[in-house]
Amino acid sequence: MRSVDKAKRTTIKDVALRAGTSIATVSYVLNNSKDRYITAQMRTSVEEAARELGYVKSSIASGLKGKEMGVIAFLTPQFDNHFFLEIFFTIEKIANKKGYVLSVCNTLDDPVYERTVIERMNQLWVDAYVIIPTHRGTENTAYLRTHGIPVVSVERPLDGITDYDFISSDNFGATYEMTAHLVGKGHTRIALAYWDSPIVNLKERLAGYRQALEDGGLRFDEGLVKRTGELTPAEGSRITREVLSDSSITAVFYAQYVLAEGGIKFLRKSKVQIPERISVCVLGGPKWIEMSETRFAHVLQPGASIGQRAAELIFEKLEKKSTNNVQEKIACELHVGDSIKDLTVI
Amino acid sequence: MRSVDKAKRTTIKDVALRAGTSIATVSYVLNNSKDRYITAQMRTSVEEAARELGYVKSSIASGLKGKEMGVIAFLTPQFDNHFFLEIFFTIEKIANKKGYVLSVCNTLDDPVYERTVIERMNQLWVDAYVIIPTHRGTENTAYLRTHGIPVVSVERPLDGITDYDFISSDNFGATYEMTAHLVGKGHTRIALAYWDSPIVNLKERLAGYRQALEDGGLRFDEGLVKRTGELTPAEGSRITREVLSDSSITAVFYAQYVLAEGGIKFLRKSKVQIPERISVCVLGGPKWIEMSETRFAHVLQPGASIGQRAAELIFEKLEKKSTNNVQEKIACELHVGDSIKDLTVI
DNA sequence: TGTTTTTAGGTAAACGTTTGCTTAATGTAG
DNA sequence: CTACATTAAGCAAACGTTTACCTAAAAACA
Repeated sequence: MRSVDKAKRTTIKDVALRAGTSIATVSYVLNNSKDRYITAQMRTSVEEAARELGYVKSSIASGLKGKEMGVIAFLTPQFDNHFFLEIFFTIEKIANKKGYVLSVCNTLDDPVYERTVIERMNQLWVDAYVIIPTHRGTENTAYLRTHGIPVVSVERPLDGITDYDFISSDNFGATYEMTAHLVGKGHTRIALAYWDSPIVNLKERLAGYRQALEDGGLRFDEGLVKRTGELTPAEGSRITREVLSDSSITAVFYAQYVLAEGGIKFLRKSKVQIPERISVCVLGGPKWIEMSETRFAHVLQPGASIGQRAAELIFEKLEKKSTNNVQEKIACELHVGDSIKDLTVI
Repeated sequence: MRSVDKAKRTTIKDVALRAGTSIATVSYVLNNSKDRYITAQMRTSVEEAARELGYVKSSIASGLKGKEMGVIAFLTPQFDNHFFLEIFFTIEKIANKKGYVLSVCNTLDDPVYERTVIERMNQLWVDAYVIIPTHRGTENTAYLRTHGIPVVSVERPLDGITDYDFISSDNFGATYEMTAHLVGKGHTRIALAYWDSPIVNLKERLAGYRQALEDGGLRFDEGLVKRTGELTPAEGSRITREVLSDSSITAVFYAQYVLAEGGIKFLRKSKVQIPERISVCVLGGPKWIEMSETRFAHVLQPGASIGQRAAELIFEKLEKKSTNNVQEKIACELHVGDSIKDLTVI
């Protein structure tokens, strides 16, 4: 009932008063600056005063004076994407050691919302950005880049520009290797469940698939590319139904694990035998793949390595060690499993 | 090569200069304050100047003046916990509509780290906190609470105090109902895979299990409670091995889905038939449960409702509509599945 | 002893906002 | 024509830091 009125925060001024000195001295002590001679006595008396009063430094005041806020924004389009989460975990671990907090924000894969999130973070003078951008990432990060605020883009590039760091998995290699594996097992009619998104480097997944087919002496057939504009399990399910209706198709390769989610659920409900009736493989390795009875063939994306590299790049920029921009690719890992039928035996 | 020097941010002063007015006027215009008469002409000329210069208001400066930062911190001990994520999503959606960003931080379920995260967020003058605390949550949030900063604790209580809002799922009910269901199916020797954590309300899971047994006319047997201090799949696996070694046990109830993760993997590797050899059920409903071939019996936690309620409480406090504190529980949802053998037939 | 150097710490001006207090020009009523 | 609202905008003091610039002892040097 009793309305406790907001206890005022203790400031450097209060500390100075109690330690019987000036705010300048307090500031120097608390930052243990070496630009200033401080007697041991003064030092302890300030430190004591600060402790006794429960002093908490205001980052926003010191940020205003030009100091860093100690915050890195991590913008992800999908919060529950295990691959993106792994990237995040790795960066966070490194950032923490350096005394930064990571503030994670959801962009919902919506360019308009992404813009407002970036605007808000920018108003907060966040020190740096790690971003998995939408296809409008370039314009949405324009302010940041022209103002020299470090931006590292992971897994998805910023279209048409180069004044930023980019570090991603090898999307081409991922589909190439899995497709080549399928071809090696004698599959000739391989469907690709494909998110037809405006994100440029995702098109490399299609290219990898195509190249592997052609290198394997097969003709690329557009009819086998099952496109969807929406990255949802429901679409994965729809595509799978379509694939099953063509009995010449012996394998389906889900180029997004979210599509596989719906697809595999559909296969189970329809009591379709994997891999007897159809072989299945997936790009990505969410928990359910690892938990599944069927050991699904899949391509693991190098989340930890990407995170590691992204963190390095961010801190190079923050610590002004380098001003060069890099664009790097890291290979994926093929896991064969037992969801692919070997059509070459007998 | 050319080192672009950090473009200075445009300030209200620059805008004032260009619009040929004072900073006060600019501030009033940009906040479209009603405490001030502004000619339409002045208004448009200020707005134009701001647009042309690409002005971005500094939240940290206005925060310093006592305005809100527009940021709510969401502290979670486990980033990849789908239940916590669902709570987060719901709160975020509501917060966004009100113009707040949610800044998510990982506490890693480590009280020491939790403390530093809270300290850092506090330095940033974040407006409010939604927290899934560690068992040291009470002391770690002490500063926030004594300073009247809104704190809503979700799913786990702050021990020993009441000056905060608490909203959680019904842990007692969750285990009670599932256990009662097992008892109803004729199971008498039911193992409980149990995270023996210092978090007080998790003990209600044990209590619910016990009560259901006793209400079903069974004796509670401490030997059937398989405790672990670590919440890891590996421990779930170990427990499961132990459970299998006692052939009198007909069912295992994983009171944490993380334990089930290891346990079910172990059962699969050991080719144990579910539910023929052993019945299995789980508290929680991660994606892999929904993706599984076996339709596991599980108890769904009401993430969306909890998030909804938590958001309401936070905004009540932020908008100073209420100063009362509440502690509420929301029921879970039983899903029966087909992983429990009916021992009552024949 | 007088001069320079070192040591110690205070003053005050920023940083970019918000807002109370002014002033000054109109408009309006008596 | 005076008096008083009303309308319109500028001035300057905060908010809590950081830091350049002082001042004044004490120590070192000549």
